[in-house]
Amino acid sequence: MSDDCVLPKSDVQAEACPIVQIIDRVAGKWSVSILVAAIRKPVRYTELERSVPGISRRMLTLTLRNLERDGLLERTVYPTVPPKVEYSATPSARELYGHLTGLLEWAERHQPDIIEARKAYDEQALAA
Amino acid sequence: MSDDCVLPKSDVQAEACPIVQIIDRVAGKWSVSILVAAIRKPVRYTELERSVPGISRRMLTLTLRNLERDGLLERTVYPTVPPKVEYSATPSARELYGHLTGLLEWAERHQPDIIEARKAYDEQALAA
DNA sequence: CTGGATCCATTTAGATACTG
DNA sequence: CAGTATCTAAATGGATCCAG
Repeated sequence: MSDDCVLPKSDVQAEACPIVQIIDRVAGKWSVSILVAAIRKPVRYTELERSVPGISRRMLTLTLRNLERDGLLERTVYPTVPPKVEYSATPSARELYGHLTGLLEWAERHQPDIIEARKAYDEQALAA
Repeated sequence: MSDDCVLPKSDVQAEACPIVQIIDRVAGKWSVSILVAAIRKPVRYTELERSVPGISRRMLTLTLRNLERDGLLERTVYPTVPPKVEYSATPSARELYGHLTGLLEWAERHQPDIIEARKAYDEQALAA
């Protein structure tokens, strides 16, 4: 999605780009939900399908692969019949989650501001 | 992009959804760059076009409107000829930025892990 | 059970011409 | 200068079928 941070064309981008990369890593409809589920306890594929209602098989697999590729999830295959695969959160993912709850704290503190800002903005847009 | 957090269909989603909403607020290629620029000092429209190389007028305007709607940017119009419009970061945006740099700290600490994880993942995928 | 592969609808974003 | 409107290209996501 985002270009690499090499050869930033402005100092603003040089500062913003690494942040954008992290955001992108957990952006999208599904990543955080899967992360949350896997942090609670190791989860199986089908279990995730139920925990994250509305996700398609395709998106579940894609999201799992991306999270695994970034070292946020660990995939363990049990060579049984039928196959059993478990996804568990890595220590790295748990730390990241800590920062995300920090963001959540910000959101809760500013929720009134945001709601008011949106209301003001939408009303003013309506008037025009 | 994301549905509202009303009537979560699972407890995992109930926990994840508010986080997803915040992430989405600053996700995408451009939001963070614009935020960074506006935090340094109030910036004008054309100035942003230069500070954020590659952005189109359309995306610049759309992103500005979204950030303004969420109360992260304040838009000030000076009724001069030619017109002058300045965008400045709100206190709320500055606090949010603090949390984002927290994420950045995480990224820097785990960058080696991530690079290694990706390398391992890609090599193993290649072997298959 | 755990996916991979394919096809198609939807969404999103870039280019650019036009305006007060 | 600071946008808006329109058209088009590209990415994204869902549905479905197939396989170890």
